[in-house]
Amino acid sequence: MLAQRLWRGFYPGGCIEKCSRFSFEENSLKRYWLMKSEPGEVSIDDLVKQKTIGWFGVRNYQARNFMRDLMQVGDGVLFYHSSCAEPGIAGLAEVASASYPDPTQFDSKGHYYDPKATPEQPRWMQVDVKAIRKTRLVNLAELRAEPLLAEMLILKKGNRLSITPVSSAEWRVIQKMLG
DNA sequence: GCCAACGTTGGC
DNA sequence: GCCAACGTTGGC
Repeated sequence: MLAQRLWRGFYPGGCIEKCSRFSFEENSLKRYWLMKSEPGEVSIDDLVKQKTIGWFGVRNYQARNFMRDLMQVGDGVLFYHSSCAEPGIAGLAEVASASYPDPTQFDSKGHYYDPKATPEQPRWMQVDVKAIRKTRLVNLAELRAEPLLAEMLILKKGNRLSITPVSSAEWRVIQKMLG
């Protein structure tokens, strides 16, 4: 129920068909995600070097809820470079922990400080993300050119969500594109 | 830097 | 609960 509510909220006027991939029957299956990062802050090279990083800095409730409620250790992650010269999928990673409070919300000097958050009542959560490998860069033009990816949320007009679910079919298509 | 699209805030 | 104003995102 929770998963369906989240998913429906994601599509304005969304329908049950769009929800079905997150139905309870599939609750224990591996899921797939696209996670945006500005390479000026954390790039795929940084992730590969550090091996595992906490996905700090998410300040959007829907993206937080995906991490808090739906992500499971072992889920596949498309690491996406955003707000940069060459936006696109830059690597593969996987979810490596359950969610836990994002420490940057408590840092009053930091960019991600949230004065309304306390350690007793944290607002923002993160998961650990573990590098699998850097890939060639698959840019938006290439993604848009693939008809099988037409429904990808990252390609929808106006999409700004920094974490979006990826269907297993979309995941397979992209694996093939990556070679 | 532009600007469309979206999320959040806060007065009412 | 409405909705205008505002801030942010992110490709171009």
